[in-house]
Order: sequence, then C-alpha cells, then structure tokens
Amino acid sequence: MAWTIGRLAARAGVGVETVRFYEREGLLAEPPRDPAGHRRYPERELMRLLFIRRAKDLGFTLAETRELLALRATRGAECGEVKRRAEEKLDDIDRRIASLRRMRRALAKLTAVCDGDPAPIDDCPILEALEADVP
Amino acid sequence: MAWTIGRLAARAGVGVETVRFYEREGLLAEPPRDPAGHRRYPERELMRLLFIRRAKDLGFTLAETRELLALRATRGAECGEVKRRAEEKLDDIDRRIASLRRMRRALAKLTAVCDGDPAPIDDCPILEALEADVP
DNA sequence: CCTTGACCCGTAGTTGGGTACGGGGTCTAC
DNA sequence: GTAGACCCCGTACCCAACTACGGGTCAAGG
Repeated sequence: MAWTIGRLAARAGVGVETVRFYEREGLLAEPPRDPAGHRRYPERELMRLLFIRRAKDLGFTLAETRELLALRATRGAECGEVKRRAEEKLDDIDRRIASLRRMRRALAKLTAVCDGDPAPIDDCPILEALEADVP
Repeated sequence: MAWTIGRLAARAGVGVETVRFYEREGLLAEPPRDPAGHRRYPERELMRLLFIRRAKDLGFTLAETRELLALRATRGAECGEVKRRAEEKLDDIDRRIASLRRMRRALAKLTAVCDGDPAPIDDCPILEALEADVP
C-alpha cells in the first residue's frame, strides 16, 4: 500500500508542506512518483516522519535528527565509525534522560508538598533540579 | 556575592544579550542595580539561568519554561491549581523520558550488532523505536 | 586626562523550522 | 464536461529565539 502526501501527512499529524520541506532538507528521501507525477509513499515513510516529529519534540535539531536517521551498519569497514557515532548519541540521550529525571524529582516533591501539609514554600522548587550541579 | 551580567553570562555559557533577552521575556526577574545602574545578580539567578538553558535543550519552549519556573505552592487556595499544573508537567516529562528510552533501546541494538556479527543491516534501525507505535 | 573595557538602552537583523500563496495539472463524481 | 478535492512547483512570508549594532555612561589604570 502506498500513500499520497496528503494522507501520509494527515496520519502523522503534520501539513503537506511540512513533508515537502523535510524532503528538501534531506530528512525524507524523494519517494517514487505515480504516472501523474504525484508522490507515492511506502508505509515505512510514516515511521520516519513520526520519528522526525518525536525527535523534534525532544529538542533534537533537524540536523541531529538527520544524523540519527543516517546511523546504520552497512559493511565491516564502516561499522566501527557507525558504532562510535551511535555511542555518542547514546551518551547524549542518557544525559537528556538524567536531566528530565532531575526535573521530575523536583516536580514530584512539589506535588507532595501540596498533598500533605499545605504550608507555602517560598522558593521555586524546580530549581532544586540543579542542586550541586553548578560548574 | 553578587555578579555582573557579564560574569553571570560567562558562568552559564551564554551571551550578555541573551540574559537581557530572558529578562525582557520574563524568564529572569529584573535584578537590583548598583549605583551606576548596572545589574547585580544574586547567586541563585545562575541556577535559574542554567535551568532555562537545560529546559531549552530538552525541547521546552521559553513559554513552557516560564510556566515550569512559576510553579510553586503559595497558600492553601492556590495549592490545588498548582498541583494540577505540576502533574501535567510530570506527565509531559514522563512521555519525553519514554520516547528517549525507546530511541535509546534502538541505538543500543545498533551498537550490539556492530559488536558481534558484522553483518550489514539494511534498514535504519532507529526506526524500530516506533514499532507498534503507529496511531 | 584619556583610553580601555564593561555596562546601559533601543532597535534592527539573523537563523531554524516551518506555512501560506499563486498559478497550474489531474482525477473522480455528478 | 465541469466542480471539487487533491496534487505539482516555486517563492514569499512568518514566528521563536536569539544576536548584532550604534551611541552613550562610568571607573580604573597608565
């Protein structure tokens, strides 16, 4: 089953123009065309499109997302290089998760305060997220 | 100890103009001034500034970051509302962590493939991050 | 004194990531 | 056979988040 640009975009919750924009930017490959010159997308391109949105929401730039999508093992020689880059990305992701967890802990503390004793707290509690974290 | 805008910015790794921009946008409060009219920042403003950068890197907009920073329990009546908003942010953060974990799993799989049998894999492995995740 | 450097303010310009427009072709349904 | 819904392409426009510019004040060092 192949999808038109409009249907693909609708399924991913983005606009048609956005899909064409990602194609220009090299995030989506140029898809095959039907006899009328219209783009026909295979199912897997939806995955790719959803991944791009997800990565964007997580604060990756389009350039970083392009790199993430380009990571793949092809043959012996390149494998080490791919692995190195993948490990860099892994570290990046781990740092992001750790940051989010620190924010999460601070927010959870705030809701706990609200639950029990309704005493006011003066300072912005989320700033605790950065405790002992100054360079 | 109070810091000048230049020193504060340098410690946080941003430009002076960025700090003034955040002040205009209501992310940083207007600090006290010295007799010459220069801004003098208390230590805690560095926390705030670092938090803003961190949140930005995690994909929060400045508006969302402003909301995060504004969350605090003040007195009984407002407490329920603050708690509700904090719980929304918690859910948001949990979703982000889950997304990052899915990416992480896919990347880890890639490095594992590189380690062992150096057979090439055709498809972009990170797209597995979205398996069974299509609407 | 006078230069240097860090600050002041306001406004203009830039970059990343889309969005909208305008003029046209195509396909299906009435 | 024509209206409506889709698609094509190119270019122009938009918003968020900075970033740079230009002209002015002040304090310390040479």
